[in-house]
Amino acid sequence: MRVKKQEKYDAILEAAFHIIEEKGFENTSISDIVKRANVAQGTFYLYFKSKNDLVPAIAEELLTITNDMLTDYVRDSMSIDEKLKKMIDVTFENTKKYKAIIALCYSGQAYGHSFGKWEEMYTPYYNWMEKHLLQAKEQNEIAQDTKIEFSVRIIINTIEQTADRMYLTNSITGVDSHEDLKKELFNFIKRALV
Amino acid sequence: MRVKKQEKYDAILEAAFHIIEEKGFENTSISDIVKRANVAQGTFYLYFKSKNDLVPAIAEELLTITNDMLTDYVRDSMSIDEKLKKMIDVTFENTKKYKAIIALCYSGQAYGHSFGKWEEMYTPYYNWMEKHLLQAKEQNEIAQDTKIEFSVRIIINTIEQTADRMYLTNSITGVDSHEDLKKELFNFIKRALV
Amino acid sequence: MRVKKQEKYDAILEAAFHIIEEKGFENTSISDIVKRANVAQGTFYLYFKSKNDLVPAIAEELLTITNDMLTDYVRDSMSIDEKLKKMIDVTFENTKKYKAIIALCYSGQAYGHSFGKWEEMYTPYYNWMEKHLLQAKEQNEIAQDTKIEFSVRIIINTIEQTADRMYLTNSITGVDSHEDLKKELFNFIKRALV
Amino acid sequence: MRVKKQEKYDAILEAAFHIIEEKGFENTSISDIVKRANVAQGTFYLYFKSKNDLVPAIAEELLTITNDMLTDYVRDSMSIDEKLKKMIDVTFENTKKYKAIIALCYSGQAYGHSFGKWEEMYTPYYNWMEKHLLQAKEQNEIAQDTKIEFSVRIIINTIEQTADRMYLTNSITGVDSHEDLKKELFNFIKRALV
DNA sequence: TATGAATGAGAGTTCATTCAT
DNA sequence: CATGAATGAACTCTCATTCAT
Repeated sequence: MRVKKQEKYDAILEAAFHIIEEKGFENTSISDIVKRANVAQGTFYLYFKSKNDLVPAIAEELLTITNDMLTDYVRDSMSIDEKLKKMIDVTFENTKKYKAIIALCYSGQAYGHSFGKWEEMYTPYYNWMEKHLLQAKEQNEIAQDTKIEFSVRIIINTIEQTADRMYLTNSITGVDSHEDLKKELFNFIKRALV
Repeated sequence: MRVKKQEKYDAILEAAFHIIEEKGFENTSISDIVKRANVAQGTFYLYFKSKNDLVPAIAEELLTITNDMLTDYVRDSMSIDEKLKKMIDVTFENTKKYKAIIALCYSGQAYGHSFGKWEEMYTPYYNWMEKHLLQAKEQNEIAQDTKIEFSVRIIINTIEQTADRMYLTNSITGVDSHEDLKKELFNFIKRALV
Repeated sequence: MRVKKQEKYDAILEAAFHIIEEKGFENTSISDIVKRANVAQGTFYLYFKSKNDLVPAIAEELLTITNDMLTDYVRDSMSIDEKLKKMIDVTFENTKKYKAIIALCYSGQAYGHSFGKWEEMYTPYYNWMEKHLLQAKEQNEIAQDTKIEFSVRIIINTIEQTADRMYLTNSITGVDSHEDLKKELFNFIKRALV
Repeated sequence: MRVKKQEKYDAILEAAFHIIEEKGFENTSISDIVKRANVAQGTFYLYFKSKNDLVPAIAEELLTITNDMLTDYVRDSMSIDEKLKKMIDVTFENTKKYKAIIALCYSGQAYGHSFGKWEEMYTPYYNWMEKHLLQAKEQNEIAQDTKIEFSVRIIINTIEQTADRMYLTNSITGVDSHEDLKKELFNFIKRALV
């Protein structure tokens, strides 16, 4: 029984996630979602209070995916340089894949206007990176006066935004390839840290 | 006759800009817009092919506003530090004021999926900043190996994204005030440049 | 232009009136109404803010019909007895014909909970009868201590309710026919007045 | 087992009665009812064939309440005047309390279109009053030519309708208070009887 | 007997777009 | 050029009812 219940919820969330990714939130109808999830129209409302109620669940899903990937890619034993590069890789990869979802999460629709939730959701990500920056500081890989708590946020923002803009504009003039852009982004951040 | 045409066009664009800013794109109806613009429902379609056709025009409007402000705030005679600080001020101010418009511009609705337009629109902004970075390089205010063309983009992205996130999350934990955050952002960018 | 506008409004109101009469308010859909009125779904909302917005218009329609009939049936030159009998006839006839409409008007849906409107709507009816009762008083047809303003309301209520109940229950046991019931009702009221 | 069955039935009926009283029949969902009755959704359909099947049961409940109150208030030893006044009191009190239920009972939804049931349900009420009117006739409190069977119906109707209209319109112009209206109503009926 | 998750038809309403004037 | 009444498809959401357990 418990399993079946989760099944429907998961099916709906999965369907919503992918259709929204394809068509954007506003252009996705509940009808689209339930068709893909193979459940009845009304079933949607057993699991979500409204269409908007999807957004937090989807945002959480995206962060889970990101965290899983970071855990997979980044090892404690790596140097801070390697770690930063992996972070950039993961962020670019996900931004490319989930452009529309990210737009939705940032649209404000996510949590009405109580954005505490947003900060809360990002907390594990911030903590994860804080840990690695602290480790880098101890090992003298970065400047001792680096304000960790703050840098964490700026760095994550910078990477996300650069990736965002890149996939939005498709190409940034004068930069030959995505790989070059990622390299330059790494240098930029690195310089700000040492 | 030419003037009258422009009048209606301007009225519609102005109305659209402000209502979308207030209510978001999807929650703004043509009916809302024409009411504010004091024109008939059908008149809208004399100037715009469709509702989506508004988006590029609105995006351009936003950039015009931004450019005007930068021109007002930033003087050639300033140091690069002062210039960066002014840029941060203007970006933060506009991001706060035009949150919804910015969200719309980044939503991908802007140009279907031909984002060349986006890059084109940003060009004057990029050029404007490129000029000032070059000047700073000549005067040895920043590192001689700075890749100007590229830095321009990263810096603009970083400022915009930080502002965006700040107004989205309302407060970034551990940072006392907006002014502190702006100072730290400045330091971050500065370190990456010298 | 003016005429056409009225045409659609009238068509919708007429359709609503008759379908609601047949099926009741809650079982009548906007779709039913516009189909009968031969207009598009959206056209309904050009003339009525919502489904509930129909109710006052329909209530007014019913009173107009009633007033027209009373004016047709009742002459000033008649005796109060004849007038009362005609009133009973008209009320019974309309109650039979417009059962569901009457139920709707009394349901409270009519004006949310500001029933001032209801009293206001009945005013012409009350006034009409007041005139005739006053005339009857002057001509000594009814008791001189009759409290006109109040009697008007009780009499109208009593007639309406008796008609209502009769058509609701279809037959009142022990009374042979509608005509007998109407005669008895007349006697009851007459006795209360003289 | 029998008891348990009754328990659930009673719980559902009680819940339905009170929620319908609060929100009206159409705005009351089975889901609302079962939640208040603390039974499962499906259980409702073990005791009632459909939502409409509730109506006769609820109507009966209302009459039971009314009869109980009349039995409580009215003593055989009272004069017909006192009895009438008590009847008016009880009717006004219940009409105020159970406005929505009464509206439902009169809506025709009660028994589709076989209203025999309605007459049947009122029978005990009619009988109860008949008994008292007969007693009054014997004691020469009212006119000897009063047609009891018929008067019973008109009187009950008149009281109910006046109460109904009063609570619907909230105030009847020119009548200072509910107590005054009740007094006038009593006089009206009394005059028709003697 | 009792459950409650699942159903799906259908409700009211909105709105981008058209077109006769 | 300008109008605005008219359109009708599409939307989100509700809810009486069913049925496997």
